[in-house]
Amino acid sequence: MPEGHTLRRLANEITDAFVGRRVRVLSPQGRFEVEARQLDGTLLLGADSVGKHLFIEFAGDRFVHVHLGLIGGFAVHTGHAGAPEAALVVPEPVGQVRLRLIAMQGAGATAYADLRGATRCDLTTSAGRDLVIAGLGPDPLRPDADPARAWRRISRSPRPIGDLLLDQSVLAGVGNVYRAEVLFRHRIHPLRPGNTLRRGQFAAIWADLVALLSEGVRVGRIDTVRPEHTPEAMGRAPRVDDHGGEVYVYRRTGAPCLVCGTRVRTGTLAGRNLFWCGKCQPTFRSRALGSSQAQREDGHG
DNA sequence: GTCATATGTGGAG
DNA sequence: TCCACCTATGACC
Repeated sequence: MPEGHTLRRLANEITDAFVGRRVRVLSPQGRFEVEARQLDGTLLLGADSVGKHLFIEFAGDRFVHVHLGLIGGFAVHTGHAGAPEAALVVPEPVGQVRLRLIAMQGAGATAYADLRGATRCDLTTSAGRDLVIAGLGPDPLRPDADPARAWRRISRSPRPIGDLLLDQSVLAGVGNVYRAEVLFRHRIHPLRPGNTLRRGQFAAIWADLVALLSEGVRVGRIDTVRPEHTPEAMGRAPRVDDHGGEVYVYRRTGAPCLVCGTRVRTGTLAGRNLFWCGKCQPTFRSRALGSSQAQREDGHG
């Protein structure tokens, strides 16, 4: 689940359900127990995201810093519309719940949220939060983001653009799905060196990321296909898998490109899965890519 | 039951 | 460049 849109959505959900409430803070699993005890019963002041980092602010300059990593999830539950809010029943925790927040109203609960599998869940201060943010590049979801900062890095680097887009110190919030998809949409090969991109190409990529991530926040999944390539427009079956969004190349290895029909290719770049269309993104030959990709390409001729 | 996999990151070698 | 870590899930025996 976790690219920048997921964290922004979570920040919004937590803001709506918890801000201004006294909050019970628990660690059913135990790994956040000491910190949870310090926060239990205090006022939750805000929630915000920067890139893939989530910060939940409690009274007294205390922030819970969460990073979901690859497999983490933070499920926010609120009462049904129409039902009296304070009647929300908070169930026993299921699985490894590192952190549970319960929004209190009198003796009853109005919402609860369970954090599982996060790579990071720390108690810090505003100074600690600022330190994390200082290490991040501009986040396309933030109106105050300065894309010129990312362009400075990219335009001076010989590293592949596919690598730079995943580097959170260059640009914050893009993950493996948005990387693959935005490069496809702009017909740029992932191995193309950053310093060979033109300013206008980067400007278009940035604008597209702002739009794509914002749409991701709105709908809660990653949809990147243009109107003419939706299942309805093309008369094809919708995508069915665990992320559910309609995409051009991400995890579509061997399937026909939605634009040109060529088989989608896959490979590895800096240890991450990479997907692209060799015909629509033709800038570079694939021989510099990892062996796994070479094998799979051989298999598909 | 075991194993592989995943939208991520940081550390060791 | 590989590996460990965090957890749940689906494939396969």
